Amino acid sequence: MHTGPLFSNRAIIVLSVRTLLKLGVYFLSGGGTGWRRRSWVTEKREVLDRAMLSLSCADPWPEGSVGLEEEVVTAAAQAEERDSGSIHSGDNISSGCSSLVNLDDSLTSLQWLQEFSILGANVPQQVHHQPHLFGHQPLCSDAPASPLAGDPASIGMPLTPGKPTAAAYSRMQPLPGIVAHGHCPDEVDYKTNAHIKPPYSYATLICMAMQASKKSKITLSCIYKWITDNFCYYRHADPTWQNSIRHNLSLNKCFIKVPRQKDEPGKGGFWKIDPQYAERLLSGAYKKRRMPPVQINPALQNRLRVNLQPQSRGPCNLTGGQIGLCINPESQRLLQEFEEATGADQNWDPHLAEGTMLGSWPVVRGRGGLKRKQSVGSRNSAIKAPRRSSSPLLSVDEHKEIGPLKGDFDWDALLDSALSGELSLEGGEPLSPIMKEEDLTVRGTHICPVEAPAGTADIHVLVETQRSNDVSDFDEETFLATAFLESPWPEEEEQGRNDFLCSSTVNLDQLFDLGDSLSGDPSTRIDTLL
DNA sequence: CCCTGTTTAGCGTCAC
DNA sequence: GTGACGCTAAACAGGG
Repeated sequence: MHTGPLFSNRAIIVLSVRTLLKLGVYFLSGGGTGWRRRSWVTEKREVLDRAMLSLSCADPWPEGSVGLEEEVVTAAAQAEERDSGSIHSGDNISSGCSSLVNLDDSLTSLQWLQEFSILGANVPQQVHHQPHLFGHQPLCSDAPASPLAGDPASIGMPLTPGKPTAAAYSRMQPLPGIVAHGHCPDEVDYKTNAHIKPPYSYATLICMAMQASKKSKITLSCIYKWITDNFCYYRHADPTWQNSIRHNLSLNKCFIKVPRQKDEPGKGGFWKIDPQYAERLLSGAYKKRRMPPVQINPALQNRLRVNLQPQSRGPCNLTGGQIGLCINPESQRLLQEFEEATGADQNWDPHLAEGTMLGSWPVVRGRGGLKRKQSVGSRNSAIKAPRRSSSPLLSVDEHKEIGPLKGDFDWDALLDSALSGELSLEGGEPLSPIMKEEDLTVRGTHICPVEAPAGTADIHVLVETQRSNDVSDFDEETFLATAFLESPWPEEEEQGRNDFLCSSTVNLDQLFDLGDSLSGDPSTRIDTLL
């Protein structure tokens, strides 16, 4: 038995999430039905919510702010993924699922040319039918042909106007039940997610920017602008990605430099897609390899590290980096006993998870450069002030040029223009995405707070499926997290549980007892929940 | 000085 | 194992 603090606070919360999910499975395996499990898991949501609230800390990140909640879910998702084999499919889990995300290899290819869409500010504008190029049909037969996985109409969720979504369909089969609801199988909201690096190659990003431009040619700064506007990751990332963009433009035969005319003001030349390679691009010949599970923005990571410095050291024995959430020894004991009994943390190391959350960027990234030049690592790129999209990247004329850029594509025009060497796009709202809501996509989980019915504090979780055959296990487990966070908390029971985690001490006895208490009359509970 | 553009180098991943 | 591809990093030069 351990004595004293077993895990960091965040690890406790992650472990708790994980444990709760496991408990949900055990309830189910004990004869419960899908909805029963869901109802129980759903009700655990508030426990987590309150735990997260107790961990609240100042969030200095103005755009796409990073909260501990995200961190928790990030690590939880990773932990769940590592241990995904313990959950088996069999439930009809679709009823409560708003959307599932399939982030498979298709997303990493140039298939974005067929599938990519960024929701503009005007949501109804997205609803109209968009023809698919090359006769490809969306996997969701009853979903709009437009690749609008983020379309609120298709996923059944409210979407704040202006909330962009980069979505791609997957080649993999969608989960049963999801399609039946007309939900697209996947959604990755890279536009508001500063945590996960988009799985698009730089060449793809450049192409996207070019396609999104009205012009047949585009400046480098416009490419930067489009990328930062449409991929939140790059807004906060070390600006070295721009070097890669330039490198790609110069090296990739697909891109042709168009020198600026002498009478044209501005700096630098223009770039366009070589028609000779346009078809190859469109056919998806260029792929980006699979991304690491989670690429945490180092800049965000650094800020998180700062934010999570101990703020107070009360009666709890907090170690460095921990914040004011205390787990009483009894709860720790119970937690560990539970984990030991269930074997739930066979492959899960809270410290590892914590490291993943905060300190593993170089490890996760695993690029050669870091190994090659350790001294370069001391550059501490995370410390560099990230370039903001609002920075004066663009000259006046370039601002005018970037104005008509948008993220919604006319695919017919795209095909015609790309193959003919002309890029065009019909007009639309300007590129100036405003992040109005916190959003997060972690491998397997996309979280975007949405407006919830009165009396609820709802967090909308979209679940991304894994790409291969293990999808069912992962989906099951991830959906569990989805349901856990998704359903509203019954108001009539709100009162009685206010004391669970509103203080800085988490009593896991109560937490577990809650699960037992919920094994009662489920029929009444499901009515309340649904 | 900063941005742009080119080039080189090394490494990782993946398909074959 | 090998090659293709992609990414990162860096050096360097030229222009505004």
